[in-house]
Amino acid sequence: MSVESFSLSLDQLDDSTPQTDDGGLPISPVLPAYEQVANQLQELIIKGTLAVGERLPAEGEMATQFGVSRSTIREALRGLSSQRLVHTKRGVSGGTFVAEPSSEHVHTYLETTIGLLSGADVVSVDEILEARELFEEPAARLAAGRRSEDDLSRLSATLAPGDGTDPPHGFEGHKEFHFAILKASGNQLLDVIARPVFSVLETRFVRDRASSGFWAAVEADHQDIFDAIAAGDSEASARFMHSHLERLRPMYERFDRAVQMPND
Amino acid sequence: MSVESFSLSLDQLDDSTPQTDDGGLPISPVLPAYEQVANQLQELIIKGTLAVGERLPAEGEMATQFGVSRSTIREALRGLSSQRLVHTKRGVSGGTFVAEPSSEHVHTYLETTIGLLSGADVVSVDEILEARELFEEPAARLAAGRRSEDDLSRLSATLAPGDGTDPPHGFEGHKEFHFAILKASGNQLLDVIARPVFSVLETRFVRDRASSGFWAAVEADHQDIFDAIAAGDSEASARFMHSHLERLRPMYERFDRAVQMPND
DNA sequence: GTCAGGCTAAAGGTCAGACACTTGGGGGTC
DNA sequence: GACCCCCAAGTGTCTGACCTTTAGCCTGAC
Repeated sequence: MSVESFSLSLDQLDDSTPQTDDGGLPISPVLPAYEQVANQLQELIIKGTLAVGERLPAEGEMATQFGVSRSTIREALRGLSSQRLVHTKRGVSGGTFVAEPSSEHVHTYLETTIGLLSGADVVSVDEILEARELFEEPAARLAAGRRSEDDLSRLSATLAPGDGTDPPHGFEGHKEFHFAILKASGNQLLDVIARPVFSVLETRFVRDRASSGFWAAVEADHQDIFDAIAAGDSEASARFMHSHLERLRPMYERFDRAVQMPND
Repeated sequence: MSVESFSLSLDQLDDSTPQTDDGGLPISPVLPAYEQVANQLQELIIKGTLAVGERLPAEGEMATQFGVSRSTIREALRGLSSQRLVHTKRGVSGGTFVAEPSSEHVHTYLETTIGLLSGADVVSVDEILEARELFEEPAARLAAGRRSEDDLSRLSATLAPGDGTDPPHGFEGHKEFHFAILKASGNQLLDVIARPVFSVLETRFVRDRASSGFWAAVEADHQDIFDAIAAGDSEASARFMHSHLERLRPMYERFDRAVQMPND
């Protein structure tokens, strides 16, 4: 339990990543102190030496133990906390605690990262679309076999409310419907990974909201998928999802090169 | 280009999450300054206002512009740099630069995060295994249709070298073989996402290396998959990959609860 | 003319110390 | 027993100084 028992220090030149730049140059043989501290703490957390929820020593204490100043410790902690490995609390009961892993953070991280990757043309919209199909079709298939009553009611809540055209609901509902299917797949990892992929498409690559006829077709697709899932028909679910995604494809596609114009 | 034109300041109480349901948990109505600074910079980077490779003002300048101390700026930058949004360089030509997105960092982040999620029982080994199958089967299918000559030679390099049993190569080659297929799928996003899933299984959940007969069967599987990919037979590739993964499954499974009871 | 070596300045890295703010608990008052 | 005030522990922030790294420039020797 007590953290005093760890060997916290950084006398030696810890070069854990002798990164070779594309040319092959060994880079930065000496790491800044805050990075060494962060690396050591990260290792303790990942290896489980520091248990989830456990409180680290106060910043001042750690500074003494590591033999660095408090500012250095704080910079290290900022890095860890932005990776959601720790979180801090102020006040007398405050301190730095090992954070409990949560899929929420993965969403936001993946969303921004995939967004950046696509913005930098490291991945294309086509690849994102393809990945999405790769994820959501199996999700629909799994959902048909596993959906609980809760899943079903959550799904039906995202369907068209019955009246005519409804652009606002059509869009929000669209998003919620797909999220609900991912959740109903029963595989949290799939959910965690597929959601950001979908989000990136929605927030960065939606071309146009199309006609009301388009949304009506989308609603019909959703209904078909829902019915198949409710009926427990895995193959039909996957098939309907496939054709649904094919219908959506033109809504996102060809957006790669359209970013040139500065008319935001 | 010039960064002086941005509005960098934080006079008001930026409460991005003013959640105060009288019954619920009121959440930190005021964010620390370093977090507000980090949020503002992050937004500038994500929105592309700060272009990739661009240099931010020196820490001292930003301190002036934001109206905070240099320490606060530095803490904000440490957070951004641990998210690989920026990187810093020392010396006269140094400074803080907007980092170019790279899939390498996503690997390491996802690997540690998925590892933590599984360690905390947020996701089970079964879910990871299932996700892996969901990713690698389509990867094999895609690879059959898209593989380049380079892909093929990379793949064949990971196959059994021809001699008898070879546990060391069998293991390393196994890993490389699967990575090579992901790459050959031609979908970088799939590659980026599936690799860490595989890595987590290998590094955290490998039960035993089994018999040499097991590895011989693995090598035979690999050969089958390779042949199907080389022949461009998508369905056969996926099918062989499927049965291969089924064979591997017991190598990882049932590791969840094996840590629990030391009873005898 | 070329090259080695040292000087310089810009910018990040580190430190020490101080004070402010937050927050839970303890103790006193009514 | 309820309320209020004060205290202590810990994070948050600031100041100002100095160290270290690094590229460019300058100088001088060969």
